[in-house]
Amino acid sequence: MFELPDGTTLALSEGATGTDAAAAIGPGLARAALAVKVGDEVRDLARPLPSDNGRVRKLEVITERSGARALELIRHDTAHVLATAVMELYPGVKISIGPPIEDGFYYDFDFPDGVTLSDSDFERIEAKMREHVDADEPFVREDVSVGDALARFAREGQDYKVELIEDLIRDDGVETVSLYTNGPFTDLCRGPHSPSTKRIKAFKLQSVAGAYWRGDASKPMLTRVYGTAFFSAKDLEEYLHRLEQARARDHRKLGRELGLFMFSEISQGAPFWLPAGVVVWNALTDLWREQNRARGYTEVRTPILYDVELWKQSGHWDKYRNNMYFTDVEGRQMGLKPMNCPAHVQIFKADRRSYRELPIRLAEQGLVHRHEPSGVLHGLLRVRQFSQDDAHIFCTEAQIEDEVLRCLDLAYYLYELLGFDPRVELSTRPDNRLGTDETWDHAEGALAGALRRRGLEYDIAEGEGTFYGPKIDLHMTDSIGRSWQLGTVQLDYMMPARFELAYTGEDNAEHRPVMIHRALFGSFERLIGILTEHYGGDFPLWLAPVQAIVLPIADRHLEYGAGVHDRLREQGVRVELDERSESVSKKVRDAELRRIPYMLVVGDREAEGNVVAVREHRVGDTGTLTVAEFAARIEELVSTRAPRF
RNA sequence: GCCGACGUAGCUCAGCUGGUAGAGCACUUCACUCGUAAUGAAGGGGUCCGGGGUUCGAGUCCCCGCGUCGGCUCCA
Repeated sequence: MFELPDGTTLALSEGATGTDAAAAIGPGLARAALAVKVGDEVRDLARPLPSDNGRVRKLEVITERSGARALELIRHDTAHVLATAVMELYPGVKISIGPPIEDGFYYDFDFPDGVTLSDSDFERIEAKMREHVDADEPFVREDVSVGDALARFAREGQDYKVELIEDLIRDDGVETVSLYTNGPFTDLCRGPHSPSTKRIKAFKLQSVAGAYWRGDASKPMLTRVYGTAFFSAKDLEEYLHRLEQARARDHRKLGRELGLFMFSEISQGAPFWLPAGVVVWNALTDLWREQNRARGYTEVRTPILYDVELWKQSGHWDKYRNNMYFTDVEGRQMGLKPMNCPAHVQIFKADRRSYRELPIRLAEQGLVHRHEPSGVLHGLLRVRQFSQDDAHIFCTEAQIEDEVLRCLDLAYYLYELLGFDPRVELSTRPDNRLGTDETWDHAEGALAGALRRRGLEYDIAEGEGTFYGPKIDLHMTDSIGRSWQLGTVQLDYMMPARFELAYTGEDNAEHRPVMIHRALFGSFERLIGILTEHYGGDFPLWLAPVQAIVLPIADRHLEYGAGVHDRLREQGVRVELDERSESVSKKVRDAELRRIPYMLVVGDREAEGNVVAVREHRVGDTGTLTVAEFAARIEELVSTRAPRF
C-alpha cells in the first residue's frame, strides 16, 4: 500500500514499477513522470517499487513541477549526456564523476596528454550533446556484479571507475553496482535518472576548471566542466539573467565604480583604501567602538611584528608558519602577526590578575598578515593583509556560557543593523585535538547552550573545530553564492596553558583562565566587501561615502548652492557641490550613478525661498525642504543608522 | 600552490588568417546657462602586462615570468 501526497492510498501488485504507479494514478501523470519518490528515496520509473512489507509507504511521482528534486534529476542526466559527447569527441578521455550540484552539474574528465579544454570548445560539445538529447535515448539501469563491472571498466581503461568500485567493495562491502546506459555511453552510477535524454529541455555548459581527483591535492588534477539544465529555455534564460545581475553587484566592480578601494600588482592581496572607502570603514569603526564600549570591552593596540619566540610558544610556528611572513631584524628573526591572540595574552600576563577582574575583554582593530596562496585571493573577501574586529575574553570556566551569549547578542545586534541573516555553524571536536573529553564536553555544551538560549538554528560541523577548542561561525553569502565566514566565537583552552596564564581565585590559589577568541565582523575588509554586495552599492545614509550633493541648475545658482553646501557641511553632512557647467539632467544622472542618497537641486525658485528641492536616489523628487529641515532629516537617519533612507 | 582562460587609453571594449593602434565613457579647452538619468564641438592621452625568441616586419605566433578571473585544494 502506498500513500499519495493527497492522502489517498494506492494498492499495486508485487513487482509493479514506478511507471505502473504513475499510470494507475492517471495517464497525464504517467506522461509527465520523471521518477518516483518512495519514502525518502527517489527511484527510476522503470524499477520495480520496493516491497511494502505490509506497511503503508509514502509515494510521490516526480515531475517537472517537483522543483529542486526534478531539476536535480535532469541535471544529473545532463552530466551523463556531457560525458557521452566528450567520450565521442575526445577518444582516450578518462571519466570520473559527474554529480548534480546547486544550480547545475559538473563532470570531471582526465584528458589524454596534450589535450586541453576551454570554453571555446563548448559549442562543439553542446552540439554533440544536443544530438543525444534529440535522439531521445533512454537511461537504462543494469545491476551487475562488482567483478563484471571491474572487468568492464578495466578493459575500457577507465581507471577512475575501477578505483571507485574497488573502494565501494573495500569500504561498503558491496557485491553489485548499478550501471546506467544512455545511447553509446555506460557509466557507473547510483542513479536515479529520468526515463530518457529527451526530458532535458534546455542546458548550457558554463565553465571549465581544474579539480583534484577526490578533492585531494596530492592526486591528479582533472578537468571539470560545469553546466546547468532546466525544463525550459525560458527558465535557463532567467537563470543566466539572474547571474548577470548578480555580477553587477560584485564588490570588485562596485569598489572601482564608487572609488572605495583599489588593488595594485605591487602589493598582491592588499587593498588600497580610497577616500570613499575610508568613510565607510570609519563609519563601521564608530559603530564597533561604540558597541565595544557599551558592552564592557576595553580597547587596546598591539604591535604587528614579534620575535619568533612568541610564535613558537603560541604554537603558530608549528601550526601556521607556512602562512606567516618573517623578516630579520639585526639578526633576530621576527614574524608578522597572523592573529592577535598572543599579543593580548602579553597584556593579560603583564599584571597579576584576580578573579575579581574577570572577565577581561580586550578589543582591538588588529592588523594581521597571512600569506594566503595566490590562487585563493579574491577582492576584499580573501586578502593577505586585513584588520579584524578582534577581541579576546579571559574568563573563568563558569563564565564561558554567559560570555559566549554576550558575544552572540552583540553579533546579532550588529547583523540585524546591517540586515544580515547569517548561517550559523557549530564546529565540534576534531580528531587531532588537545585536552580531555570532559573539557570538550563542557566547551561544546557551553557553545550549544548559548546558541540555544539565543534561540538560534544552527548546523553542526562535526570535527571542524580547531585543535584548541570548538567554535561558532557566522557565514554570509556573496553575490555569486559563495559562502564566507564573517563572525566567529572560539573557545580556547590551549593558549592559556601554553602561556601559563593564571589568576588568583577566591580560594587564594592559582587558576587557569579560559580564552574566548571573537571577531564578529570578521575583518573590516571582508565585511565591507559583503556589505557592498549586500546593498548593491546603495549604502544606507550612515555608511554612504557622500550623503548629499548640491546640483545648481545654472552657473548663476552656484553661489546659492555653495552656501547650501557649506551650511550642510557645518552640520556634519558629507556633502558635495557639482560645479560643472552641465545640464541638470547630466548632473542628476551622474549623482544617481554614484548612488548618492540625496540630490539637492537649487535654481531660482530655491534661492528665492531659501530652500532645496530634494531628490532621493532611486525614488525621485520628494519635494522642497529648508536646509535646516533637510539637515535634521539627515541627522535623524544617521543617528539611528536607518537601514534605508 | 594546482588546472584553465584572460591581460590593448583612467573605465568598458574592438583590432580577420602577422604589415609599426581604434571606439564609447572619463579628462582638458571652448561655446551653451540649461528644472530632475547623457548639450555640442575641438583636443590631450597608449613601453598593446614584463622579458626573451621566430620573422624583412609581432598587439597578433612561440617560450619564461608577473598579475587578474573562474574553479580545486587550503582557510585562525
